Amino acid sequence: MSSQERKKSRVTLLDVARHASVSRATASLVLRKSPLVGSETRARVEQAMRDLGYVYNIGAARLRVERSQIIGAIVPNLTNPFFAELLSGIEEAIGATGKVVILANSGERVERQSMLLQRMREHGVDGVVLCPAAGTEPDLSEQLAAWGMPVVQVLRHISVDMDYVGVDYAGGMRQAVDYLASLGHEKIAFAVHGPFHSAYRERVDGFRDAMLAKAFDPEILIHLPAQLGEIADSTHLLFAKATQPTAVICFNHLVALGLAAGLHDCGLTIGRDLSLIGFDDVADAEAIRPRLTSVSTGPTAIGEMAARLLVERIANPDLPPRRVVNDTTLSVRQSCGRPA
Amino acid sequence: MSSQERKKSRVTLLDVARHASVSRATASLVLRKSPLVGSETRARVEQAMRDLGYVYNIGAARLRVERSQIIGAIVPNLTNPFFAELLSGIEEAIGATGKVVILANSGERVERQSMLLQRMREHGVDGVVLCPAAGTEPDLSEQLAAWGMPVVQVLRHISVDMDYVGVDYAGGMRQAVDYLASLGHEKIAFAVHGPFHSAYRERVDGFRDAMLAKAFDPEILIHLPAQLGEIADSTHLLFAKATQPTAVICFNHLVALGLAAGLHDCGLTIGRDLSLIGFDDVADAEAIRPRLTSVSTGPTAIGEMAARLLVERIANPDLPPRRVVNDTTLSVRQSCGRPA
DNA sequence: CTGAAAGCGCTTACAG
DNA sequence: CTGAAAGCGCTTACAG
Repeated sequence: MSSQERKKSRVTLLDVARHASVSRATASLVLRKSPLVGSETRARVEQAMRDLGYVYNIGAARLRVERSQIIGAIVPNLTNPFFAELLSGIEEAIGATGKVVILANSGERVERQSMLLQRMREHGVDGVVLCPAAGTEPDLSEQLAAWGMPVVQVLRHISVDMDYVGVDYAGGMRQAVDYLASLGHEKIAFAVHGPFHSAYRERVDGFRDAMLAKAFDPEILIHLPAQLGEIADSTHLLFAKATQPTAVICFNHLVALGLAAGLHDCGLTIGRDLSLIGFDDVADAEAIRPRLTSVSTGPTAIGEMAARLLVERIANPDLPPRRVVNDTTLSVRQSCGRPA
Repeated sequence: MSSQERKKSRVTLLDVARHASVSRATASLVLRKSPLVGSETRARVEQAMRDLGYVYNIGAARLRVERSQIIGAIVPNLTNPFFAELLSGIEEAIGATGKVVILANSGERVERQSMLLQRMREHGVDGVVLCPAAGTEPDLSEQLAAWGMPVVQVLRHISVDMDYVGVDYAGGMRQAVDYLASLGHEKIAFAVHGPFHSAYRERVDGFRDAMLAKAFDPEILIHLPAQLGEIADSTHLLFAKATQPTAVICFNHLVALGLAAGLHDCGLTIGRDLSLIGFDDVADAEAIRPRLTSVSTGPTAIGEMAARLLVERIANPDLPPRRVVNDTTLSVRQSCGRPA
């Protein structure tokens, strides 16, 4: 059947109403499960819908109602498994409310992110879950408010005027440092990478605070390449500082993966020659050997929570801004030992 | 500003037209970059749009035009990094055409998949890229055709009546088997897992054919758990058959990860005690040690290609069904040696 | 509980 | 090049 014929043959609510010998208004009420309609009438209308193969046209409804039942999700990097889990939580929770999510990848580029927000606005999304690209200016928040666009920031934040769902990165750093300290480590490095944003800052500050609280040197920061493929080959950077660390905390899952590989390449045994703690604890952390002791941040739950907050925000735009900061948990496995 | 005020204040094309002292039709033409409008008029209209803060309402346009500029993407498992890369290719290519993608996760459940397709239909998607859940009946294709819904199947196929973009799994198996044979292996196992679908069948058949072509025993199939976390602990299954394999081909990236970990746990050295070949070659394959020799399938490129085909299909619904089957490439790294 | 009517914001012939 | 008019498929008061 050609698209021409398809267009012609679309069955509308009016067709359904006629077939069931009711008015269009009544058919509309049945559609939206209003209690105003008698059960016998309702049954007749529902039968008519089936007979005619009626398809609800959300787009048309929305023109009237100003609700698209679409929400947007913008992440900085789709292929990072951490964001994939986040997204899966968002999709799950939004899907459960009958809504649908438009996905976009900002690629950590601010201009692309603006373009995507604009496009989503033209599509009339009811709101967006945004993990802001590094370098996003705080005044994006004002623009979004001027648009009347409900937004929840996730994992990274640029403004206190918008809802935020994130992680207690400082608490996670404390867990990692305290655990290593309990094993006798004092020279602990923090291996970071990637662009600068709030979560980066909070991890670094959290690391320093936790180290200072123990009266350890808080400045053993190692900067690694952003690309996973290049991290392993940069492992020597761990030992390029004046102080030789006996333990390393990893900025995230990618750093942990890369360093685990790189240490293997150097002939060093993790947990014996050097202790390693991961951060984020993505599902495939289970498959690294030795099993990686790691600070879990629960990306799926974060995504679900962000979606839930967005739905509330849409329903009630005048709520004051909220902050939900999840605790981390330390999963002790096998990658840490006493200092060599 | 309350949502009430927002609704009131929406500026429409008619407002723009008045502000620029032209008719609504002219403003519409400017919007869609028609050459019918003089450049001076165009400039005036564009200025009016800026002055008033006009936002194009795609939803309203679509009611007239029967094109939503939305396409759907349904994958069976969002958190599998293989599908994340696929999705990233789809999003990239669709985004480049100015369209937007609605994402959904079938969780490998056929009823959920039906529900998602129905929901997408109600949202008026112009078409969908579908990686069918295991167990999808071939007659889904007829239903979709009756709906007039353009679809391209990706990675897995259920019907020859719909476009398909996939991988030459049989060719990939041949590359793996031939390479192992060249090293002297004859007892080669194929470690599989997960639900049954076309890609599963093609891999298994491809393995058997490749083994038979070498006159090797084609029946060393090892069935592993679906969950990554359980694979490592099932590594002993590799040695539970009458014939002890000297090399193992992995069904996919998850199996490779799991077995690499499990072999480590058994104290076996990959490449010396047992050779291992991965399949799919997702980005973080780089971080496994020893570096994994792997058959690459290029999920991002597959996603881009599928998106491109869908766009063509939407533009030209009467095209005959097409099949695009990408070649694999063998990336030789360090996980294979001569038989012990 | 039901019907008739207006309107959401756009596009598309049709005249000029 | 421009204007007036109809219509896409729905929802929502407003009367009955």
